[in-house]
Amino acid sequence: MAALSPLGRKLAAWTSLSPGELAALDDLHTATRTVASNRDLITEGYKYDAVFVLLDGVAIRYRVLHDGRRQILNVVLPGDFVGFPACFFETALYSITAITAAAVAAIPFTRLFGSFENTPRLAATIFWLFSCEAAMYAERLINVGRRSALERVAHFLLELLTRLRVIGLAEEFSFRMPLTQEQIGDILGLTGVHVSRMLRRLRDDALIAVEGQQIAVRDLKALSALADFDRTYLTHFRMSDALFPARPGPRLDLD
Amino acid sequence: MAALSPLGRKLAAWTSLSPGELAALDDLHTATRTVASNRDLITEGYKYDAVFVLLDGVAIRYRVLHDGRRQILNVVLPGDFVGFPACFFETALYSITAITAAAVAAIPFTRLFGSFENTPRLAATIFWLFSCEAAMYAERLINVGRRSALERVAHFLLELLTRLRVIGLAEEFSFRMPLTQEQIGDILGLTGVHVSRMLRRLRDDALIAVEGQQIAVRDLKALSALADFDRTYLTHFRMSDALFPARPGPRLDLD
DNA sequence: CGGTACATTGAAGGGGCTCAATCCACGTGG
DNA sequence: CCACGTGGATTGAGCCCCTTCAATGTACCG
Repeated sequence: MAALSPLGRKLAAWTSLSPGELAALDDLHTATRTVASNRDLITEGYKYDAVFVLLDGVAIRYRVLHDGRRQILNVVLPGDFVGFPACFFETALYSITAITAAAVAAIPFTRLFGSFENTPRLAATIFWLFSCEAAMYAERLINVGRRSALERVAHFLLELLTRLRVIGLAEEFSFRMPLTQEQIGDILGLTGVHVSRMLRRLRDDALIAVEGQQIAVRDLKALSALADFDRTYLTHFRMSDALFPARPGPRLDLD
Repeated sequence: MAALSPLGRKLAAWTSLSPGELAALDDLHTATRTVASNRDLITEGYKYDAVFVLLDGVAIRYRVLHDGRRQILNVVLPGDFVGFPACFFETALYSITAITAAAVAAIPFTRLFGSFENTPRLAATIFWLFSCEAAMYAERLINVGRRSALERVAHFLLELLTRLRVIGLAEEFSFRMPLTQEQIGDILGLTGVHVSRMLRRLRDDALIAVEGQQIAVRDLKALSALADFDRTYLTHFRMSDALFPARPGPRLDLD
């Protein structure tokens, strides 16, 4: 068995797929492609007949308004899908740009849907993966809509730490921040200037430590409390086993 | 052929499914259930083995933070899925509450994934429908993260008008607002008080007219320009025909 | 050495919030 | 019929969080 891909590691952490099933998922890839930093993986307005899985690097999905304001919708990490939901429409709804050198693997739609006939558990898994993407949007919406700037930054740091740890790209309490402060601002609906101030405050309060791009969480408990972080990313993203029709599932109960 | 369900109307507007395929999708429903106003359709923390389709009424998906702040993630209209992404996790991530009397139809996971074996076009369609849900989150995130209060309210009114028209529940320029101003605030990351002020301003500027719950758009062009609305909901949600492997699709091109 | 990109910090202004009073529509029971 | 309560909408006054504008510092790189 080869070493697990980032996607495989993610699935191993949050699902009960067998090693064979994990391998089947990695088999969906056809060609892989490398992309330089600052190049588009998906370009708004174009048409696609595949989704992609990010194997390596970091990308951002974003939209710019007519006057230049930018909202970053999501940070794409290794193991995440590139092109959901953008690729499913007549023309892609958003651009996705690599912010480091990156590598992606293509999964053509034909192959994706074809695989469902043989392996329904795979279909369920892909649905769940897409649910995760949608749930991350929802979490971000809560963050931006109803939290203060300090809470947003704290929450974002914890989200990134958690996601990077799952795919083996972070230590227990520290990670390398792949984004500039202005990009963090565009994620959180803030200005880069204010992100700087909030990071400063988190440092002054000894909740985090910053050394260059390296960020270390110094007081996980206090930071989680500040960000109201407990309920979301840590335990609740596990895939429901009700998605697997193979097992004798509980009956549907209506009223 | 029976009259189309709200879901059927939505699909007819944005996809190229045949009448037979539309009927097959409606066939996925098993039991239907009616729910009184202010009752949960999905309760956070519980486990489910089905998704639901809203047949009638209006519901909201939301999360409350520990101190009572609430963010409404989405407004669920007839034809929308209830339970994506909440139901795909070990325990539901969000609550979904009916804000009017409502009716839902259940689609058990077993039935959903089972249908993929026979009809791959159905699988593609469901993927696309979920993409729409995710895209609406993304649009809302842009709205909340990077637009002023006035722009947010304008955008939301146009979004609602568009969505209601697709399912035949709005006139060309007017509709009945199913939400209170405080609920609108919880969607847009504002206070109800401020929503009132912004509606007042839109009225003073003759962009909209309000009579009780009835809202009429008086100057579509100006309102769309204010909200930067053109590119999103109107044309771009069409399903890509690349999702249909039946047709001889274009080849995947990787450099 | 100069140029670029990013981070940091200060001062001032404004957009949205908080608190509060008032109004209105509606339902309920005396 | 009116008194009363309730939920929602409206409007005002004051404040604070975040933005804007700007200057400075710093690392990196041609």
